[in-house]
Amino acid sequence: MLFLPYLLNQAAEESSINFKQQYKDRYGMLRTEWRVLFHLGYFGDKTAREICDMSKMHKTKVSRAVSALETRRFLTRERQEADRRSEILRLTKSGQAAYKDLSSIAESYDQKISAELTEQENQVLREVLLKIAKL
Amino acid sequence: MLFLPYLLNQAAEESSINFKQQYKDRYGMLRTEWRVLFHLGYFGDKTAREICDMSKMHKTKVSRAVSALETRRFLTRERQEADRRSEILRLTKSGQAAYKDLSSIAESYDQKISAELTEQENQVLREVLLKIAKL
DNA sequence: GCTTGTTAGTTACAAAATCAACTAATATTT
DNA sequence: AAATATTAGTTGATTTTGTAACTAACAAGC
Repeated sequence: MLFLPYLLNQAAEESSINFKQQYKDRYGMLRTEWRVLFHLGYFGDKTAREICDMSKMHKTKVSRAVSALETRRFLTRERQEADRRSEILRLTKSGQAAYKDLSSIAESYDQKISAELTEQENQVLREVLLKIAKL
Repeated sequence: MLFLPYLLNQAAEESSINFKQQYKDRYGMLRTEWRVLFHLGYFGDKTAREICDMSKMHKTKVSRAVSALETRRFLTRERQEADRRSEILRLTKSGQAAYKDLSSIAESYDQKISAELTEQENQVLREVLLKIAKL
């Protein structure tokens, strides 16, 4: 009996290990920082809270990643007048450039994996992972 | 475009978050320790090196997890005469008991996830994850 | 309006992971 | 067989994460 969380974890690790080197070497980013950058690049402007909810990352991780990205001028914060506790996070030009650069690399890794699977396997896999992630 | 490593990671995180509480509360174990215990329980006696290769964990993580498990008398080490650098790790009775206890809990979590998927989805998912993990 | 409670986000401190340097045993080269 | 390289595993220093306590803004109850 090989448990699903075990298999998921092994597959997740294996599939991301090479990519890690990319954001680390090219931009000196941590995984948390790449994930925040990705969320903003992919889903558009968001508050830290929203990123927490979507990514399931802890708020302290997000807070630190946001600070790091801000320091490197990859994003800006804009206090909301409606609720002055939260701030909208927005990628700068260079943040967007980094996102595009990295996501195109990610995509090619992704395609390398997808190429090993059948059409049906690809489709089922993505559906099921989404389902599990939302459980 | 939602990348596979991203989806895998979200699903892995979501599926293991509840179980973490179990090995932590019941045995005061870390994730690394549970993983080593699991490997020995499931695959039988192994050296630290073999566990590193199979689990893709870093050797310092494994080394420290093994020490912790040894201290708690969950495993013993046996120097190999053939190659006196490495030692075979073997679960003790209480190590085996902990493995059985935890893996039965893991199994029930697992079944809860599986119940949300169709027969076909379950089968494809496991096959594909194995394929990706070994790529 | 003033407690009381909740939420967004940060910070300090403790726990754990990573990295580099190390020992000891074995393998390889010359 | 002596010198060099490699491998298994450990240890210490640094970095990153997790936990808990905090500030500041808002919301609800009274």
